[in-house]
Amino acid sequence: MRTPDTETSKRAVTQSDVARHLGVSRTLVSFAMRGAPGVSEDMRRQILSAADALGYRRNIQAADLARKRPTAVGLHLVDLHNDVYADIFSGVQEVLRSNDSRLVISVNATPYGPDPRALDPLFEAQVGVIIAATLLDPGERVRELNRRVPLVNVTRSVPGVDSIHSDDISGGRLATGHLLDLGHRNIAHLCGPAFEGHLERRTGYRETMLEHGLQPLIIEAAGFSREDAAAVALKLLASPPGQRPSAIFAHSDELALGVREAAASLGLSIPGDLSLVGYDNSRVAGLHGIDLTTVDLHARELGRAAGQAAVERMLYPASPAVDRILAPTLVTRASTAPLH
Amino acid sequence: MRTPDTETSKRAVTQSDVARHLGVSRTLVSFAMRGAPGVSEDMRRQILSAADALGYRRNIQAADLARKRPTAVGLHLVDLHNDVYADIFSGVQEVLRSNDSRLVISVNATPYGPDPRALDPLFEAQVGVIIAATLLDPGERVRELNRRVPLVNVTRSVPGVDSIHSDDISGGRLATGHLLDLGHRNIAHLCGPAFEGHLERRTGYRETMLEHGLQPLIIEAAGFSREDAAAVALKLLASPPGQRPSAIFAHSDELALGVREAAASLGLSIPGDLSLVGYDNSRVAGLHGIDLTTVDLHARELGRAAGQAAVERMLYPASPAVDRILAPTLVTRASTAPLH
DNA sequence: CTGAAAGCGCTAACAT
DNA sequence: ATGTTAGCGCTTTCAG
Repeated sequence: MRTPDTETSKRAVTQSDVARHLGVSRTLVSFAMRGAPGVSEDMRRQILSAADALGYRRNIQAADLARKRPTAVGLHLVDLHNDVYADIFSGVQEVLRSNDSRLVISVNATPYGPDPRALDPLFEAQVGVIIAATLLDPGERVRELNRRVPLVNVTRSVPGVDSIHSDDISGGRLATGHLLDLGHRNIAHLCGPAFEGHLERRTGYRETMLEHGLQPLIIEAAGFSREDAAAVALKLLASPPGQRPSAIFAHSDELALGVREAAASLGLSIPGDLSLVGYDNSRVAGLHGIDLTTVDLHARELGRAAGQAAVERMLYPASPAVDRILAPTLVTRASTAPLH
Repeated sequence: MRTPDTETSKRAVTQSDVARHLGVSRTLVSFAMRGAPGVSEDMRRQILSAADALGYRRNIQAADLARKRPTAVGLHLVDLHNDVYADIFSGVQEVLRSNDSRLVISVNATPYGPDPRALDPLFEAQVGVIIAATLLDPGERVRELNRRVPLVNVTRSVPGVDSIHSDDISGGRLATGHLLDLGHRNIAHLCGPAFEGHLERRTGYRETMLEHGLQPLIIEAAGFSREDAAAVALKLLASPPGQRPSAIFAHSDELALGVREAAASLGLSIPGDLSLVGYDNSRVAGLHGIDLTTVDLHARELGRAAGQAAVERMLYPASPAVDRILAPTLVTRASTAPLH
């Protein structure tokens, strides 16, 4: 009896076990496992089936270590509860699967603040590139991180760093223009706290308002949650009809949802008393009963482009940073209506 | 000049680099890095700050390999677009962070079908335990997987395997009972395809109906998506008032949302023409304009319990499988109303 | 408190 | 086509 039964043992089956079982060298097994040339077809088949029979699982930790160069792609997500990020994830996964790269995921513990340790798990996992959606840190800090491990910034543009994002200025213009077209003049923009590199939507809004000789009104919520938005919207909408805005453009669908709740609790109807535009085109926006007019930033496509950029960055570490901009689209639904 | 500038070099800074820089042994650095006893406070401080200055990052792949026993926890999620899973994730992360275990995440490529390779990335990452939410495979297959790496099943009970789940039978009873209390008699249950271990909700429904001398009507959609539900609901609701159900209990909020869309496109109002109960208490259910009566399975708490169970399983591999059941709660909202 | 030495499972030259 | 050998970065006895 040459090979003791390892089935019940706690130790994992290794390539050596497979090699010993077949009476060949470890190397040969290693070559066979990853389809490298230099193994006869016959041998490869034997090895593969023996490995399977023994319950062998490749230890990628060891493989990566031995390979000496990083091979995995890191993905950082700020928040799993927002399906924009789920869409980005899907896009990334789609691309990486066809490139069979390994994906290591890290999610912010406390969403929506710049978390200095957010990328640490990814650094420790020795990823070769990090797709970040979204970093709220200042650009200088992002460039510093990028020096450690190349970054692909999603949803944001940072000069000198690969960036995949939607044209938020034009998105802001789209939303504001739509409300202007409907006859609204008293239009407010509700957004979250200001972070460098995340101000384009309000810029698009402000510019469009000024071009029409109108006074922009920008309201910042304390955070990016529905509740944060509801809190400030409640104050904003408490004024009598003539004084309060007849339309609000919110920085995200999530914030728009908060505005909806506030409006409802004040007895204001949408779009009767208030027209509302969101941003993201998340799934909930399209729901009957919600019907939120919004700007689609094509999150899944963003994810695909990011995956692509990550793969290319791994291949050509020294190539110049790309800045890919996708055009957003206005999705008109029932939350906006002509004034009066 | 003893230490060449490694800042610009591509190679990562290792413990040896730190040791050499300080003129101490690698071992000492290793001890200091993970706060092991046997290093003077002074030395530790020196080492830590030197490491920081050099830009040292611990390589967990190497650490895990050397440690010889698995240390990471794997988390498998079927779908990121359903915030029940986002909640489960949050709960798991919360517990594991305070245990500072590493979390490796894997998400199904094609949600909502038993994917035979779904856990492979986790196996390859050499995790010590896998939290699975949710596996649709037959129980026998789950037990087989459990033999490789201990599993913690979330949202489902598999005898012989750690299981953390909601009491779905009582959840089904809660939902059905609520509709009966409102005077409904013609109540249908709309669910997804039948998978072993995922039939409790319909069981609760069926039993309750039979106990009241009523005929259960179970409708299976082709999948678990909103669209799948809408398709079958459209047929179900096309009949004239007397013939069609006056209430539907859906297997999930996602499916309930599909029913809503179908009802809307048929011009039926909820709850005027149809009372609707979902399951999950996802965030969207509570939205003004949706107001879906639903059964809360306390997903985040499920996640916490799963994280806890995972930690314990790592510590005591041989302890008997736990089966933890959480009691679901009915959340009454505006999608259900008395008959007539 | 510190250091030397062995080895985790795998890859990748470099033989043969 | 197959085998030999030397590490990858880290942890962990075991001696000083």
